[in-house]
Amino acid sequence: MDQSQNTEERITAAAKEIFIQRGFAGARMQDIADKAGINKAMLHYYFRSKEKLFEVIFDEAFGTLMPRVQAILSSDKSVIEKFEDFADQYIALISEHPHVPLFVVHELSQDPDRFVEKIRSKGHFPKLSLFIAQLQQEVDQGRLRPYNPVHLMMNVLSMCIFPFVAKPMLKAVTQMDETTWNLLMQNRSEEVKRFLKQALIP
Amino acid sequence: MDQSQNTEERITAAAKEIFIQRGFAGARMQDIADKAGINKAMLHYYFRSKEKLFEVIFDEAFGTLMPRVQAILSSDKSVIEKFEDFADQYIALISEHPHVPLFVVHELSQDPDRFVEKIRSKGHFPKLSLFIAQLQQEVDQGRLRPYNPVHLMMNVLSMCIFPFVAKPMLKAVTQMDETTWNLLMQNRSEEVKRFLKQALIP
DNA sequence: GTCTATAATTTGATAGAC
DNA sequence: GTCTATCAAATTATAGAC
Repeated sequence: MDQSQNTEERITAAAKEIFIQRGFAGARMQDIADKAGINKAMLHYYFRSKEKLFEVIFDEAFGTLMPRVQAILSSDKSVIEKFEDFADQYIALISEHPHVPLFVVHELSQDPDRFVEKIRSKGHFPKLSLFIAQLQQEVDQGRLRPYNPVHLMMNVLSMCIFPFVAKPMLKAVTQMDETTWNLLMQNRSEEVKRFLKQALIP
Repeated sequence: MDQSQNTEERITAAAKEIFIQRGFAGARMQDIADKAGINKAMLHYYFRSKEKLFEVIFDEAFGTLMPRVQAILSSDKSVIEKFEDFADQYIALISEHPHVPLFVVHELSQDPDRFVEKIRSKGHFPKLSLFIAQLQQEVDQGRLRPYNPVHLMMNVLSMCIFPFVAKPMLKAVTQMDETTWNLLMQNRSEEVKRFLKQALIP
C-alpha cells in the first residue's frame, strides 16, 4: 500500500478493497492490516472495531452515488435526457469501481432496516416524487410511451447496474476474457441509450 | 423446521435458508442446526464439513436455473418469443425464491474460476452460439432492430433478474412496503415484455 | 503512534456415551 | 443416528513496552 499516505488513509484504502471484495463477514482484519502495511493493533487504535471500520467504508461507497443521482433527477431536462445522463455518468463511475454495486446490494440485504435509517439520517433519500410526476406528465403529453413509472425506472437501473453486479457470472457464461469484457463495457452506455430511446419514444 | 422430513432433508432445507440469506462466510453452522431442530454434530455426521454442505446448496440453487434457460433457448421459436418465455418463466420461478439470484451472484464473485470449472463439469454451460446466430439472422431479415447481441441479452437478463437482486435497496429507496412490492412484481413480467417488444420490433 | 504478545471470543469439527 | 461435552483453530480485541 502507498507509503505516501498517512496511516488512517492507508487503513481506509485497504479496508475498502478488502470489504468490497469479501463483504463484511468474509473480510479479515489481518488482511486489511497486511494490505495497509501495518499491524492489527493499529486498526483498533484508529477505528475501535471491525464494525466501525466497515461503517466508514459502506457509507462512502453508498454515499458517493446518491448525490449524483439526485443531481441528475432534479435538473430541468426531459425524462429521456435524464435517463441518458444517468446511463452515461453511472456506467462511467462504476467502470472505475466495478465491485461497489454488488457490495452495496449484498450488505444491504443483510440488514435493510438499519440501512434505511442510515440513508435517511444522511439525507441521501432520493426525492423521486417530482421525477415520477414529470414522467407521468410527459406520458400524458404523448412524448413518452405509457409505462408504469416504477417499472420504467427499474428497467433503467437494471440495465446500468446489473452487468457489473453479475460480471463474474456473465463473463463465465459467455466465456469472455477480461479484454473482451472491457471493450464491451466501453460501449455499454451507448447501447443502453439506443435501446431506451427505441422503447420510450412513440 | 418440519418434523415430517427425515434428518438429511431437514438439514438441507435449513442450510438453504441460512446460506442463501447470509452467504457462505456469514452463515453459522449453529444457526443451521437450530433451524433444522438438531445439533451441530449431526451436520458433520451427514455432510462432513461446512464447505461440503455449502456445495450441495449452491449446486442446487444454480443447477435449477440453467436447464430451464437451455430449454428456452434451444426451442424453435422466434427471438422475441424466446425472450418472452424467459421473462415469464424466470420471473415466476424467482418470485418463489427471491434470494437465490443475489446468493449465486455473490458467492460466484468470490471464486469465479472454481465456479466455471463446476458448471462445465455439470454440463450446465448454456450453448449461446446458436441463439446468437439466430439473433443475427433475424436482424438481417429486418425482423429485429439491430443491436449488439451480447448487450441485448444483457438487457433482458438485467430487467428480469436485477429487481430481485436489489429488492432491499429498491424497496428502501421507493419506500414501498412488502404488499406493494409483491403487487408490483406480479406485473413485472408483462411490463418487461411490453418494453422489450417496443425496443425490438422495427 | 506503533509495535509485540496475549487475552477473549467465536466457530468449525470431533470424541465418546447412549 | 443422535446427543453432550470438548477440542482446536481462527479471529477480534486489548495490554503494555517503546
